[in-house]
Amino acid sequence: MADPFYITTAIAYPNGKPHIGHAYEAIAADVIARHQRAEGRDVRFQTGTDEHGLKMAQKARDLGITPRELCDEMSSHFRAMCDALNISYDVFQRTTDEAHYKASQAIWQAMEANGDLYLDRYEGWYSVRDEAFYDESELVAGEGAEKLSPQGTPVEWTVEESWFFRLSAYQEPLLALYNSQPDFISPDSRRNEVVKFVEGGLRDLSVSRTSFDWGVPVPGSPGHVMYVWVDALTNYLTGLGYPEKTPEMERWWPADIHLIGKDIVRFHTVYWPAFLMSAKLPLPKQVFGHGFLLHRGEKMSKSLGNVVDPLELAERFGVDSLRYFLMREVSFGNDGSYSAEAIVTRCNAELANSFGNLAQRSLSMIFKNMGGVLKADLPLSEADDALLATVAESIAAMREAFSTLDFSEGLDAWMRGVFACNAYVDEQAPWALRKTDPERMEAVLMVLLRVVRDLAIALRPVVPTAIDRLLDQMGIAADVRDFTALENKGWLADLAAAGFTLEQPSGVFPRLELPADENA
RNA sequence: GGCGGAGUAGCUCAGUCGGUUAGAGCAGCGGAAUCAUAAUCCGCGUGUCGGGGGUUCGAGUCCCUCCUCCGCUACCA
Repeated sequence: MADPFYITTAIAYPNGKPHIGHAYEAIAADVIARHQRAEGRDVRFQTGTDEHGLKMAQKARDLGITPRELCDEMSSHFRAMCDALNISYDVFQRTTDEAHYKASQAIWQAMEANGDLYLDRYEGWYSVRDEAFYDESELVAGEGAEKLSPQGTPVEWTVEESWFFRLSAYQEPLLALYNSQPDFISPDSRRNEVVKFVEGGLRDLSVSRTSFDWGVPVPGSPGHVMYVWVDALTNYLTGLGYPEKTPEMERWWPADIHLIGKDIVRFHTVYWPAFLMSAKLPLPKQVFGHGFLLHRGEKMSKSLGNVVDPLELAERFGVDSLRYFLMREVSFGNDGSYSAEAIVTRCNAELANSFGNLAQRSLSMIFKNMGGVLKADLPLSEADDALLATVAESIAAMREAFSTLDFSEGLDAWMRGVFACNAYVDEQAPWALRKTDPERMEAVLMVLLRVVRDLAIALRPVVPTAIDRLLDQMGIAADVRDFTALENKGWLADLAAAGFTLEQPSGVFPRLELPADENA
């Protein structure tokens, strides 16, 4: 049976509609999932929403509806976004599901059984807005004598009974983990930050709240709900059926990768492994903190008015274009910048002009000059062998880069293959051979058919819809579009023998227009 | 304040253990071709490799220092 591969995104806090950052993470995770499937792995892909906490409860109260009603509505926007962006998730996990309460309470009890939870009092300046306590020294002065959090939100002195997690006991085990598993935190820049943070010493963590009740109840402790991160992180287990010993738990836990934003690296690389160690569960293999997307180099914010609805972008430029752009333009792990011009420029140059046009001109010539009939046994020249080798190398380099999450580099390698094909077309000039050496022309066109098919299969995890439309036209069956199909050199002979003929091709990567109103 | 990262062609960036004339894509200019989505192909870069100093036969690549930007973290009061 195929090797299992479990990937998760962070679960989104749905107190607003999805923005481009959510879309970016979902798309990146989806590309990883599709790539691993193409490589033959048995993939489990989970995403979802994190619906507890005071902010959701307050918002619901303001709207005069129940928290549950608000969550149902808001969560649905995130699911709709995933569906619209062609995100191939297997599980959409909500933290308000009953099964999630059971899982969270189970991990709580496991930590308690391990002696890592104790009841104490928490006193300090609490910001409702930030859902965080601050030290006196962190506060800043507001109007008059008012005290404000470092974020400028109001704080009040709060005394709360709280459960604590003995995080301080996990400093050494965590450092040992980072040391023995260097890839646990990626990229390296994030790893260094976390290592330094943990080396600086860890304080026990307050893991329950009594000031509100919209959360998972702490077992056996009326009035307490779990700190949102205990609850949220556990979602990765819930979707597998924890605490039951389900076949899914057996097969997919521990996760291969938690894909998250760089802002929540600490929760995933300090708290989460500590919770898991305490609960005697295996640790995920990797946490990857991706960067943020900037709009024209500026941070997205409501006050700047540059918050972009990802579905609007997808609608304007196409889902595949958006997916390609994000994976190609941004060096994965770093922050990236996007704009309408950048999307149009990149997609037109590479998808439409270079690859789309290569496919179109190749298929079109086969249709017009060979009646769409395929031939497998034509002799190959040195130039043909060289091209086939170059394309094979470019695809191998792409797969290698994708396996280490270097998507922009991988797509760069893929483009080198595409460039070589266009240069080959011009050198061979099949339109000239048509008059001088028709048989050689046919050989050239069949070489082109081969390389277009291989390049298409390689790109499929990134732009699945367009590639499938292309492969449909080429007669490539739906079940031979993964990377093992690249090893099958007999596919053209089989297809020709089956009597498949090409119809008049139609392009699958149209050129994009830059909208006149420029604010996207 | 501490730790870490970054500063390379107009733009976005590659540059492995220091080694021949510092690279790619995009944009720009010139040419070829006309199968194709006005797409393609070929040719064209005297860049203070942030500033300064140092080590070395030789530094974008190592060391020191300064400037700018960013991330994590701490703190004064």
